[in-house]
Order: sequence, then C-alpha cells, then structure tokens
Amino acid sequence: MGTKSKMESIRERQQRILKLDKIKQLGVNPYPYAFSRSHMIEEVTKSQDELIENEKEISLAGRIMALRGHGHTSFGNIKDNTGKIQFYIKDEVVKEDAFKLFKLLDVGDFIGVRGVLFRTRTEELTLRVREIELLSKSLLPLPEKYHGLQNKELRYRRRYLDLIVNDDVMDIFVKRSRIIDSMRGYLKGQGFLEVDTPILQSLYGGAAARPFKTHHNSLDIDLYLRIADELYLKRLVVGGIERVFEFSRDFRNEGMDRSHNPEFTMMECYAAYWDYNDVMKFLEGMLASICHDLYGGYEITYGEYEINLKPPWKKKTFFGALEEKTGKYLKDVDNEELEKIASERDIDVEKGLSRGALLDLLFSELVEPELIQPVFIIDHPIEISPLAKKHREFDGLVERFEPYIAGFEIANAFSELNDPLDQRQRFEEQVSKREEDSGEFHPLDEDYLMALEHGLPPTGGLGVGIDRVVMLLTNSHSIRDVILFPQMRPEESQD
RNA sequence: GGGCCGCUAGCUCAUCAGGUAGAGCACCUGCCUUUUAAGCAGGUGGUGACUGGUUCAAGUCCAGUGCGGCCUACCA
Repeated sequence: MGTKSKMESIRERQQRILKLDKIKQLGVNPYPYAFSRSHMIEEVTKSQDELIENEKEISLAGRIMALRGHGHTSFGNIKDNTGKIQFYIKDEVVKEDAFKLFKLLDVGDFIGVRGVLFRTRTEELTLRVREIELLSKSLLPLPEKYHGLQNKELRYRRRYLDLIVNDDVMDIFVKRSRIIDSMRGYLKGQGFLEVDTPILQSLYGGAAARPFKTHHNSLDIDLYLRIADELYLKRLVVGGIERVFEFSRDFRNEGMDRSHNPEFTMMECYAAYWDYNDVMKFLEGMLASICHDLYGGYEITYGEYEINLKPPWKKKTFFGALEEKTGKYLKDVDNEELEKIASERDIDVEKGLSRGALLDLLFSELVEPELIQPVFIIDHPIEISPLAKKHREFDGLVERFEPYIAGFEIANAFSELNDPLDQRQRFEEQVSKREEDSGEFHPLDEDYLMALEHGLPPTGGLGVGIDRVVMLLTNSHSIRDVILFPQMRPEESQD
C-alpha cells in the first residue's frame, strides 16, 4: 500500500491546487516576495475617525479569516498580528482581473489590500478595497470558524493553527515573552550580566534529576543535557562576575504532568555578597514588578484564587509550617516517628525513605496545597539541600527558601555554600546515597570543587521556574499551555 | 506506573437497544451590489484510530495495540 498520506485524501487541497493553476494563468505569482503595508490593523482601529474623514488610502496585509460573497460584492475579514478588520470588495471598484483573482481566494490565504475606510450600515469599520494582491495561497483549510480548534492533541501538535484560531492562546505567548523581557530588564537594571553556559555537559549537576544522555562523535564521549546551570554560574562568580544570570533551557529525563515538561526554562541568577534574605527581597520585588508591567497592579486571579503579589511576602520556616499542621516540631524527630505521623494522616509512605524524603513528603502533602498567597518557606533541613550554606543560627538547617504561590513552588534559592571542604563532604554524602539508590556511579564534580577552592565570595543564588511563573500570571493550569511545542509522542511510528 | 474517559468528514459534534453513517461549518455549482456564525437552492466528501474476535450482520459487543485527555503516583 505504501505510505498513506493524510494530505492526499483531502479534497479541499485538490480544489485549492486547481485554483492555484488558474491564478497562475492570470499571470499572478501566488507566492510573491514582499508587501509594504501602511498600517497595522490596530492602528487603523484606533485612528479610524481621522482616517475615514480624510479618506486616506491605506494598505493592510493579513490572513483571510472569513469570506461572505454576495455576487458582485463580497465582505471578508483579514487578521494581522494586531487585530482583525472587515474589508469590502466590489467588482466595479477593482480592476477586472483583480476581481477574478479575488474569486479564486480562500479563507486562510494571505492578501495585501489597498483602499479607503468607511462604515457600513451597521457601523462596522470596513476597508473598501481598490487593489488586492495575493501574498500567499494556502492549500489546507483552517479549523471551523465558530467552534475553532478544540482538540487538545491537535492544538499542541499543530500549535500554529491554535495560534491562528484561538486568540487567548496567542495572548498567553505574547505575555510569556513580555514576562521574560520584564524579568531580563529587571535583572539588568540591578547590574546583572547575562551569560550563556554549556547545555552539553560531560558532568551534570546542580539539581537532583535524571539527565538526557547524548554522544559526541569526534570526541567519542558521552555528554549530558544540563539539568541546571547552577554550578557553571557559580564558577563565573568565582571568576569575578559579581552578578550573573542566564535564562536556561534545562532538561530532565523524568515524568511529565501538568507542571513538568522534559525541557523547561529556568532563570538562575547569583549575586556576590548577598545572603538569602537579600535574595528574598530581590525576588519579591522582581515578581511584583513583572506583574505590574503586565497588568498595572499586583493582584491576579489564578483559578478560584485572588492572589496579591505586593511585597513584602510572608515568611514561614519549613519546620514551623509543618508544626502548624502536625502540632509537633519535627526537626529532631526520627524516621520512625515521621512515618507514624504520615500514616496517621493517610499518607502512603514507602519503606526505607530517607529522613529528607520523609520530611519532603510530609511537607508537600500537608503544607503545600494551602500556600495560596505568596509565602517564603525558609530554613530547610540540610539533608535535602546539598548546595545551600549551613544556617548561621540553627544546627541541621540551611539558609534556603522556596516561594510558594497558588499551591506550587515557583523558585528555589539559598545562601550559596561557598566552603569548599563542606561542599566536598556534602557531595560525597549525596554521591554515596545516590549510588545506594540507583546502583550507578556518580562522579564528583571535582572541577567545580576546584573552582570553590579558589574562593567564592558570600553569594545569594536563585532559580525561578519561568514556565510556572508564566502559568501563574496567565491563569494557565497546565505547563503545556505555556510552552509552544510541548513534548508529545510522535504521531506515527516510522517503519 | 495506576484509574477513568476519548478517538466517527478538513473542523465541531450526533448516530438512543448491533441492520454497511448524519448535521453544522468548510468545500463545489447556481442565485444574490452593505454582509458579519450572511442568505437561498442543489451537490461532493467517510478504511468510523489500528488489529483481531463474537455474530447472518459490528462505528456500536469483546480483546489487544496506538495516540491523546483528566485524575493519581513517581520525580524536585
């Protein structure tokens, strides 16, 4: 049978190819090179009174979104990146060939039009077309004009259609871009330098996650896609870049769900001479500023919640928050007791979990879901924070914080561990624990330790989950709605 | 990984109890010089995700596979 092409079964495509031939017979190139437009549609809408009054000839370009033919005339709509406008074309107004061409156009085609604005009987702003140019002929039809594209699978796989048809989707990705601009501007305004560090790393680190593995042919070595850029950025602080940041695409070879995509974007930044208190102030200020840039205020709606991002945000210690829920201060409580507390609350506990894992579990089950308004959870147990500096006051804790908003963690930060001998010891503990768990060999990052031994100043560091921030600020409930091309299984297996 | 649900025309969806499929939009033909989910008349379009089973007969029942959605778990 050979390959069955879905395309070839579409009759409409064949119809459009016939039209394409007729267009060529008119001497028209259906795929010309450029078109100069005088206005964007949004500008036209804004200054419509003036444009109508002066009968100013304008030119617009865009995709045909609708056609309503009436014999000798036609109405239609074109859409550009700023909006949509109705046009009106009448056979007596345009040249004969132009009307012939128009009759061969379809919804989905790109056109350029020149003419003068007027208002119809129903007061709709409309361009009376004097000249029309085909800018690109489309062969496949757009989704249905009223219901649009609903099927989520198709929306993710053919995001371009989703963007054409669902304005709110376009809006999310415009906002995503603006959020990143705003964050970058804020960082630069505070003297941070943007850098690029390796994505292909021979040794991965900076987080606890399984990596993607690849191979470099001419070096004949295995490489990993980074799971974090933390260790490289701190090398740069050692190198004298006192404030440094990177928007880092990270890759983690783990499960996917509403808040995890295998590749995602993290903004990490490091500032010499800051501790985690400084970072907290910085972060709340930055997020509030981004929100203000976007919406002109600090209040946002996320699902059923009204959230206020205005600083200062509350702070709760990790164990303090747990104590509120369990009535017990758990810092010095042993594993057996922790397991008991979990099972009393119907939390499934696997046997042999480490103390850190148990605490983490209790926290995410009991505390996390209730952290709706912005709050900094601070001073985590040392077991789950191998890169954070020991707490200046409390034994067994580190100077770390995680801000929670709307029930999920949006960042992770600490006073960076800059004692090279302490770091070595913590790495060694991590490594042996991981080897126990997975049976794999995990080499120490000696190169990073060497950098630390040359001296890292006191440093505050921060990693912000960009996708989650975008979710929060666009009221999106799946990470797939804020990533243009989320990871999907291939549609057809290749033979 | 587990549970539930979905997959029917390009798109959005029907098809109640098994009798070889329908609508709207889109497309084609005709009519229509201010319409806007334009209208009117006529028409084309389906390997019912895929594979197998039960049955005289399967989109419909059963099993498996694929892809997806929601929930859940794992994972920071």
